[in-house]
Amino acid sequence: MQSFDMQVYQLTYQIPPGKVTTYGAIAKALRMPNHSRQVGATLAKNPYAPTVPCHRVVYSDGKVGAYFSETNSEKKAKMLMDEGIIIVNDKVCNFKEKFWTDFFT
DNA sequence: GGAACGGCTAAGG
DNA sequence: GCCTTAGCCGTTC
Repeated sequence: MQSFDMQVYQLTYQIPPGKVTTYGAIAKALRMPNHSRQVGATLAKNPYAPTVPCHRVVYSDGKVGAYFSETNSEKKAKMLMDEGIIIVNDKVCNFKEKFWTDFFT
């Protein structure tokens, strides 16, 4: 199935450890830069939760998505750090360095 | 079938 | 640099 949500999960699943990307980047990868919000909404339903590293997807500014806003944001941020991603104040410091857009469909 | 929600983004103050 | 406002469109209820 090549539904919109499926594409999102597919691309997000491609994100390697120590790398992060943005919703806009995923939407753009799908040739739908205006669906930036849909990527987030779709990932929110993410039935592949443990399979799809939705936590590696952040805001365009490098700020961590609401994924961490739930609880223990600091703890989850540490999880990303374990992958080599520096998170400070719910934001990716070396975001630009970790920004990964090598998607493929 | 219709309304509400959502892990956003860009622009303005 | 941070907060607010407006606009997008698919998924879910």
